[in-house]
Amino acid sequence: MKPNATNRAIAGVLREIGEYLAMQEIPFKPRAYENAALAIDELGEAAAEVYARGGAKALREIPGVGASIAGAIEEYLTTGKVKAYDELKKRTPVDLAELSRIEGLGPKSIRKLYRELGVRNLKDLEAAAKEGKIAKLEGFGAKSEEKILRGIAFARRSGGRFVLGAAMPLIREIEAELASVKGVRKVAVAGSARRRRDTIGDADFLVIAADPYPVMERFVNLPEVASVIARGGTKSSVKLRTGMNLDVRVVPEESYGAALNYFTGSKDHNVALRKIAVAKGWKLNEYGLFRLGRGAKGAEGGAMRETRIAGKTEEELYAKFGMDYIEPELRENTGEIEAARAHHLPKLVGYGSLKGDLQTQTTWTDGADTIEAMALAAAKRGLEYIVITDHTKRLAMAHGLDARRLAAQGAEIDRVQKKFSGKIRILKGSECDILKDGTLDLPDEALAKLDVVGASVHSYFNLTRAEQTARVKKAMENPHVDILFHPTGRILNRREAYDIDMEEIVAHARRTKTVLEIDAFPDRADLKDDHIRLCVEAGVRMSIDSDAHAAAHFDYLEYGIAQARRGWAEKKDIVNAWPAEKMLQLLK
DNA sequence: GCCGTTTTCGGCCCGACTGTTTTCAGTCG
Repeated sequence: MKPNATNRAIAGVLREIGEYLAMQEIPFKPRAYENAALAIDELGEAAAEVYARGGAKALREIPGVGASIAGAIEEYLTTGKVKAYDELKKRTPVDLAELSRIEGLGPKSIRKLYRELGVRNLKDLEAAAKEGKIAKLEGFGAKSEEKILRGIAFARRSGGRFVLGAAMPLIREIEAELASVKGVRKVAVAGSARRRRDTIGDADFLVIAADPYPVMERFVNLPEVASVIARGGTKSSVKLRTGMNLDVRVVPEESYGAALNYFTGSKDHNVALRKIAVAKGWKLNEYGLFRLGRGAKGAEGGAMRETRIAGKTEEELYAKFGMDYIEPELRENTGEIEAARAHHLPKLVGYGSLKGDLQTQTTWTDGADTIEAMALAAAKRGLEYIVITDHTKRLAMAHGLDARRLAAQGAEIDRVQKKFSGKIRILKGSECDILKDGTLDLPDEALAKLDVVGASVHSYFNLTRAEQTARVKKAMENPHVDILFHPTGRILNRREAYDIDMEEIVAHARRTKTVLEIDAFPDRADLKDDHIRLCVEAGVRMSIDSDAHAAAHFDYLEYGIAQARRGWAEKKDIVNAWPAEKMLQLLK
C-alpha cells in the first residue's frame, strides 16, 4: 500500500485524467472523471480505508465511481501508479495542476500551447508570453497573452481561497454600495458566501435593477478593484486587490428566486435540481422553472413552447418541486434534497440564538481585554453568560495560569460578578492544556472548583494518528473535562489539522459525555461541517464558542453558528443555545 | 465512464462573456 495515497492525491490523478481526455475532445468521459474526483475529495474517510475494508467493490459504492475508475484507484493504492494516466502524461507531458490554475487556460488551450510552443509549465508559459509567441498563435491574440501574464503573476502571489470571516465584512460593504445605486431594487450575496462555507473562492452578487448600466458602472469602479475580468450587459467580473474575484449579475424581478438559487449553488445541488426538473419535463435555469411543450405544428416540426411555472422566489421554486425550503447552508447535495422531499429537514439552530459563550480569554493570559470589559461586551450583545477560560501554565508564552493564579482569578471574577449582578453571569473556567501523555496541565483539585473545563491541544502536533487520538481520548476521560476545544487544531490557509481519528473521537465523546467545540474564530472553524454532522448523527453535543481574545471577537459567534448549520445542527445539539442552568446540567 | 421510480442502452445541466473570429470555440460558474 502506498502510504501517502491521500484522497487529495487520488482526486488529483482522476482530475488530470479527465483534463487529458478533454484535450482530445473525447465526450462525456472528462466529466465522469471530474465527478469521481469530486466524490473522492469530499469523501468522509480515506479511500485507502474504504479499499482496505472492502476492496474495489467497496470503492464502487462511492457515487460516480464505477468499474473502470475503481480499478484506477485500486491500481494507484496498490502500485502508486495509474498506467492510463502515465500514458496520457507521456503524450502531453505538462504540469496540468500548475497550468490550469491560470485564469482562462483550459485543457484545449494547454494542449495547443504544448503542441505549438512546447509549453510544459508556468515557467515555459511565462517565457513564451514574454517573447510574444502566444499572441501569434491561431486562436490567441495580444489580449490573451496579456491575460496569461497577469494570471501567472497572480498565481505566484496568492493561493486561492479566502477565510469567510475575513472576507465577509468587505462583501457586506460592497453589498450596501451596490444597494445604494440609483434604481436598484434588491441586492443579494449568493455563492459560497451565502452557503457560509468556511472559505470562499469568490463572491457573487445578484441585483434587481431597472437599468443594469449604472450597476455595472459602479461595480467595475469599486475602489478595491484591481482589474476588470469581464464586463457585459447583465454580468461582470472583477478581481480585487486582495486577489478575490467578484461577480455581479443583474436579473429581471420575475427571475429573482431562480437566479438566487442558481447563483447560490452549490453546483452539485443545482445539477441535482435540474435533473429532477428534466425528469418532470421541465427546464430550470437562472431565469425560472419552465414547463416545456411542443408548439402547434406537432411533434417534430413545432418549436418548443416554454411556460414559466416558478422563479420569482426560492420558496416558490422548492414548493413546485414538492420540497420544503432548503436553507442555503444545506445546499451541498449531501441528502438535503431527499430530506426536503420527505419533509425531514432539520430545524437548524438559529442565528442570534446563543445564550452564552464558553470560551473567552482575558488579560490574565493572551486576551486583549479585562474580565470586566469582556463581560460588558458580551452583555451588550445579549448573551446571558460567558465562561472565562484563560490558558494554563504550559503555554508560557501566553503567561498561562497555574493553580494559584487560577484561584486568584476566581476571586476577581466574584468581584466583577457583583457589579454585573442581574446583567450577565460570569462563569469560571479554563482552557487547560492537554499534555503530551494526555494528562492535564492543572491538578484535578483545581479543575474541580471550576464551572466549565475546556481542554485543548497546543503542542506536539506531529504525533502519529494513533498517538494523537489516544492522547486526546485520555484527556476526555478526565471527569472534570467538559469540552474538547478546537478538536482538530487546524488553522485555515496556514496549518493542517493534526492527524487524529475524528470518528473515534466522536464515539469517545458519546461514551464520556464530552462536548465537542465548534470554535467560531474565523480561521479555525473547528469542528468543520462534516465533523459537526458526525456529532449530530451520533447524538454528541457541541458548543459554539467565539474563542474571543478581545471584546470585538464576540462578533465571530455568527460564523460558528453558520458552521453548525452547515453540519445540520439543531438547538438541541448545541449546549450554549440553552440557559446557563440547563447548559450546566448538560455538562458532565 | 457512469447511471437507472419511465431506461442495462442511451443519455449525460445550461447560459454568458471574451477574443478572435465573420459564425464560434473555449472557459467559467
